[in-house]
Parts: sequence; structure tokens; C-alpha cells
Amino acid sequence: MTQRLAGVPSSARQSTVRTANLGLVLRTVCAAAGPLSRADVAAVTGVTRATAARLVDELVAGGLLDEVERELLPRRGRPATPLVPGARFAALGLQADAGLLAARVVDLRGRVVAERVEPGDFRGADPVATIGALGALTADVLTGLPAGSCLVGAGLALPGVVDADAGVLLRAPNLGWSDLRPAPLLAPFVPAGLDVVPGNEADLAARTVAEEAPGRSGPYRDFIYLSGQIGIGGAVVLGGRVTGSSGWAGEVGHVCVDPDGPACSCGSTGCLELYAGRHALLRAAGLPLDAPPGDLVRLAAAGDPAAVAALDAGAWALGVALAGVVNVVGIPTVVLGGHLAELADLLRPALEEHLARRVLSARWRRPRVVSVPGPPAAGASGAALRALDAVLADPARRLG
Amino acid sequence: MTQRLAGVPSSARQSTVRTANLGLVLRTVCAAAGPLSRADVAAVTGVTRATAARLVDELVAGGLLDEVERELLPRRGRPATPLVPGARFAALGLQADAGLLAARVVDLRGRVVAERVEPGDFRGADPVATIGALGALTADVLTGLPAGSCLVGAGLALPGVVDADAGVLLRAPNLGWSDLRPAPLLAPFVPAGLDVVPGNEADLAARTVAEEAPGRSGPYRDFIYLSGQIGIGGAVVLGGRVTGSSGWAGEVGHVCVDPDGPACSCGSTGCLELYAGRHALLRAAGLPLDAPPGDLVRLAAAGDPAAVAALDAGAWALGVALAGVVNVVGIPTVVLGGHLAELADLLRPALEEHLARRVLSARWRRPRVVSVPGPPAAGASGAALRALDAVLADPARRLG
DNA sequence: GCCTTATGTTTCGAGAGAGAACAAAAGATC
DNA sequence: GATCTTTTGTTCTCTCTCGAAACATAAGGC
Repeated sequence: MTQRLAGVPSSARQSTVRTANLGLVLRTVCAAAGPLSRADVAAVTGVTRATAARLVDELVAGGLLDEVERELLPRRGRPATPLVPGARFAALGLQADAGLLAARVVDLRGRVVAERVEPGDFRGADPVATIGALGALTADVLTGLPAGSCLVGAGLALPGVVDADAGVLLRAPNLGWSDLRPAPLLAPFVPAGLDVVPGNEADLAARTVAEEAPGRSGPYRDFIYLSGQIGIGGAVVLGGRVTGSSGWAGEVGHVCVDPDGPACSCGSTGCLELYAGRHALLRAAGLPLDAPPGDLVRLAAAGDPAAVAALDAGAWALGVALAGVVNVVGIPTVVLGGHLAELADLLRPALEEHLARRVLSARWRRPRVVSVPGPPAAGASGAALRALDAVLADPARRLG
Repeated sequence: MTQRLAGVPSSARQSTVRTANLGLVLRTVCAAAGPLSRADVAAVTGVTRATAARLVDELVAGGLLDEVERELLPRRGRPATPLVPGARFAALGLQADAGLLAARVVDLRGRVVAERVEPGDFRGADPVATIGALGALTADVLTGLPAGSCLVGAGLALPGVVDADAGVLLRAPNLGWSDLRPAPLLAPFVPAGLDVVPGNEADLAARTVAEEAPGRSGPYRDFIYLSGQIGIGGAVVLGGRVTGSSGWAGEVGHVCVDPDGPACSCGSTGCLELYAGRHALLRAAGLPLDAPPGDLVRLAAAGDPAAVAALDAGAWALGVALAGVVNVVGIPTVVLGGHLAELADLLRPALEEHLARRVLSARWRRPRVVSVPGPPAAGASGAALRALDAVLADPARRLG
């Protein structure tokens, strides 16, 4: 009975208060749209100005906050010292997808410090060679960093089932990769000690919707995210947090929409991906599989029958699959990302109608479908955000 | 910029440490299988014996912990004072379902202090009269409480879409109720000031699996729960917590398993409930709809073709629907409750096979189907647990 | 030039846990 | 049966952190 029980969180002590409040102050500054003064921080967080000043001073000393030049707004009273998130802290976000490689560095203010995105066709490509190419891109990006930058972490977005704790990509159907451990392959290209943590592409891309910058909320807090790449990944975001079992989740593309439908390479039948995946839509529309993204939109907008039929079938399949997800998790907002974002305007009417019919709670909260423009390779940004969020969660660790 | 931002948690102060540690100590005692001493509490939580003793003394003074008689284990050293959760704190859990009414009082130790369960057929019953009957049951149960009991909360499990914040049952298809506010109807039967909070039956029943007593974990921490009543409700439990959008979620019964299937009363087609709901199974097996629970089991075990076919169809539909849920939330454990628990042994082989085929991550984590015996009207117990968990989350409020 | 106002800083006190010493109550040992 | 050992529970001092209030600072307004 003297053994420490698993799952019991550790006790609070005085230093816990300090740690919690340092994090609170840092997140408050990050969450704000513009610079805050020490007095603003006190007012927003509820601590006294004395305490706010003490906490801010410690964060400034550690570089997690920067004092910037005051812009001369003519106001009464002593002029405030504007505070913004520290510019020297940044994280590396990588992405390897069937259609592109990307390396991007994002700082604590949410700015892209450096990036390279290389399109290509990596279906069935050799994993070692491809990760090597990504490493070269990474090295290139890192040389462009300003002096004094501090990389706090790194992540790699992959389109498949990932065991993030073990650092293993278990299976990426569209790349044709299995049981791959990317970190050792990337180690030669990144600073020593920087661990590249893999993650599911859709999970990470969803973060870029939930957070428009580290610690700053995006327009939606609760939504189902759909990432249209060659496959279809998904993530459930609740209260701004991606839920699910850490990288195992989000295989929406393989939700069954018709048990009597065609066989899928995953072993099941009638998977969503066979109707609304990028290749499925292009094939049904009579377009080549390497057609540029805008072609399908133009064709359908012009009323081409095959293209319209392809989108109708896609909307129907998305409706069946998403209605199931909405019925289970109870979130009526669907955010379309990736190639589905471009098609959002064409898919929305039929898709929302299908959802209204099949979702039990639709009468009270009508499901809606929205899209976000999103950068190319949103997964890379999400991977960087994940690493930066770890700093926001516990800034005291960075202060020594 | 001096406005308090929404969503920013409040700052920590000294009293926060106290509050947190009081909760930690109380939850530690609740989580333990047997009584703990002050020294045990110190060892498990990590605080010093001095601090543990102070915290325990405060909880004992408030009645949240009880010091019980030492059982004479011959051990060296000064004998410890065994601590158990306070017996005088209890919560009321109610349930109204198509097949039963239930009222139950559960104390902080997880014991059923008093209960009444009344079977019946309440499909299409008048909501006011039915809730009135439940109120009479409740009044009866409350008179049986030992003197000095303190009811800390009350909950009502309902088989439908509930807005817990607003306290409204929006729609319960199998009861035929809509837009019902149960709290005022029950107010005459409960002590003044006790708010009866409605909740989704499956969400609440899932709690009884995640927690075998207030604060004490059950055998599974991450699972998909299926509650087989006349309809089929569901809940997703992650890390011991029911996730979802507070009562909107869990309508697994209306996940579409065959878009070309028969029309459902909900407006969609091919809903899971039409294949694996209680009535669907009985009808397909050629049994009357009011057949006692064991009949179908006996018939199928005896090899009756209609019964076996009914269960095959049910397992197939459950496989399609649950594979979708597993693919989205990434949890490979399915717990069957309600009438599905009795059928678990008959459903499991086919169901696990369907899941293995349709779940993308099955090769690494094979989905498994388990059942829990569960009390009748598990939702009532779950409703009481929810109220008791609120005390565990913040015992300081109870201490004034 | 003085007043007003808002920001930032200093000082003191209170609450809470850590650590160590102390007191208490049993079994173990001779 | 007296003493030692062991474990539990208590008391005391110290440190850490925040709150409160007074003070200092730097601007605009009159």
C-alpha cells in the first residue's frame, strides 16, 4: 500500500503555483491579438500587477517573452511596455505526403521563419531515399534560420497510422510504407538532441485550424476535420484539443459507406476513400490522376456531367460517413481541408443536405460544412505547433 | 484590452494548492482498494506525512473521509488509523427508459444505499405521468436513507439527445418524448435545492464501466461503450472520461450501416438500430417483442436458424458501425452493455472478425469485444457517479 | 507648472508545503 | 517484564509565492 498508484497526478506545492502562473501569463500573451502590457496581463489573468510583473520579468529574462518598442499612441498615464511572444523560440515542422515534401520553421509568434515545399509523386517511393530528400530540405531550411534561434522541438506529419509514443509509422497506405522509424533517418540533418516526433497528418493539420498561432485560438473550437490528400484523414477537435488515441485515430477514409461497395486495398469494402478520395473523384470525372487541383473545380462549375456526377457521389459518401461521425461524437461542424477545401463550395449544398437527413440531432443543431484556406502542407505547420504547445504548457522547464 | 478573455483559466494562488491537494488526497483514498492510513496517503501522493495529516484532518472534519476502526493486523510500529470515503455523502441517480424506471442512491464509497427498480413498458407513455411515477419511486427511496445522509447531487439518465447545460431532453425516439424539462416535474419529490440534471443514458452507463466506485477506476480506461436498450446508445471513453459534446453524442444506433437499407423513423436509412436493436433482433428471430431477455440466447444456443440468422445480421451491422467508430476514434476496445451484454458471447466471434477486417489498425491492435455484467439500470448508477465525481473534483467547496 | 492618470516597483504579511525533530503506540527481543 | 525497534502521527521552523497597499515613474491635460 506504499506503492505509488499509477494515474494519480503529483501533489501541488508552492513551486506548482509559480509554474502554473508562468504558463498562464505566457499563454495569455500568446492568445492576445496584439501586444499586452504587464498591467494588461494582470487584468486578464486576475493576478495583481505586482505578481504579473514578477512573472513577466522571469519570462522576459528567459526569452519566452520579448519587450518590444512602444508604438506612440498618445494616451494619458505612464506608457506601457508592450510584450509579445519570444521570437527566438521556434519549432521545426516536417511533412512527407504522397504529393509533397515540406520543411517549415514556425516561431512562438506563429510566423513562418523559413520553409521549403517540394511537390512530387512519392507513391510507392523508397522510404529511406524519400526521408533522405526531406532531410536535405530540412538542412537547407535550418541554415536559413536567424542567429540565436532556439529550436524547441520537431515533428513530422505522415499520412497514416502512427504510434507517436514509440515514434513509429505503422502503415501509410498511399505511400506504401510500413513500420518505419523516421527519427534516426532524419537525425543527421537536425541539431543533436532534437527528436523528430512523427504524427498523423490529419491530426496535425487540424491543429492549424484550432490554433491560428501558438496558444491563439482559431475560428472553431469544436469540429470534425477532414484532410483530403490522396487518402482522406480526419480528426476530432473538442475544446481546441485534438482527441483520439494519439495517432491511432482519424482514419475516416476507411469508414464504410456501403458494405456492398467495391473492395478497398485495406481489406474492407465500400470505404469512403473509394468515393471521395482525390483519385476516385478524378477518375470518376474522367480526368488524369495527375490533373492539377483546379481542373475538377472548373469542369464541375462548367456543368460537365461526369464531373458533376463525381462530386455528387463524393458528397453522398461524405454525407453517410460524416453523419455517422456526427452521431457518435455530437459535433455538428465539419471543416474541410486539403483538396476537399477547394471543392467545398461545390460539395457543401448536397453534403449539408445529406447530413441534415441522417444526423439525429440535426433538428436542434443543423450540421454545417465549412472550409479553411490553409497553407500547403498544413501538417508541417501543425507539427511545429505541437512542439510549441509543449513549451506553452510548461514554460518553467525552459527557464531551468 | 483590459477585458477578461474567455477560456483563460484563473490564476493559481496559495489556496489553489490547498484545494488541489485536498482533492488529490480524497481521490487517492477513493481510488484505493482498501482503507489507507495517513502515512499511506503521504506515500501515494508524494506529500510529506505532516501535510497529509493536515489535509486528512480537514477532510475528516468535513465528513468527506471517515476514520474507521482498525482491524487488528499484527504489525510492528504504531497502528495506523484506516481512512475510507465518507459514508454520509451520497447522490441520487434516476433513470427513465422504455423498459423501466429506477431510483438509486449511491454513497461516496460506491455502495448502493437504497434503490427501487420498476419494469414496465413506457413506449409512448405520457411524459408527465411517467416522470411523476418516477418521482414517487424517488420519494420512496429517499425515505429509506439513514439519518445524517447528505445528498450532494442528482442525475437522470434518459435514452435520447440531452442538452445537459440547459437541462432539457431534446428527443427520445423510443419513449416518444421531445423537448422535456424533467427537473421541475421531479422537484416536488426531492429535497429543496437539489437539481436533477438529465444526461444521456449511454454516457452515464459508460461511467459505471470506467469507474467501479467514485474515483476508483474500472477494468477499462479507453473503450467504446454500447448500451443496448430498445435503441442503441453509445459513448466514447478516453482516459476514464466520457468524451463528446455533453449529451449530444452517442447516437450510435443511428449510424448508417447500409444506405440502401430500410427507412428508419429518424429519417435516415439503414440505421444500426434496425439490425441490432432489441426489437429488430427479436422480430428477426420470430420472438414476440416482449419476450424475456434470456429467450433469444437460449434459442440461438440451441441452434434455431432464425435466431442464429438474427444474431449474424446483428453482428454484421455492429461490425460495420463499430469499425467506423474505431477507425475514427482509434480505440480498439468495445464494451457491450444492456441487452447486448447478454448476447456478447454469441455476438463476439462474428463481430470481432468483422472488426478485424474493416479496421485499418487491426493488424497492430486487434479490436476486442468484451462485456460487463452491469446492474439493471446502469444509467441510474452513472447519474449518481457523475454527481459524486463533482465532489471529488473540488472537495474544498463542500468544506465551506 | 501643477494636477490627473495609468504603469511599474517595493515592501510587508499571510497561507501552505518541506524538512527535521519529536511523541506515541505497537511488536520484537532478551 | 524491561528495553529496543519500527512505524505512525504531530509539532516546529523555514522557504516560497502571492495579495495588498503604498510608492515611484512617466506621460497627457489644464
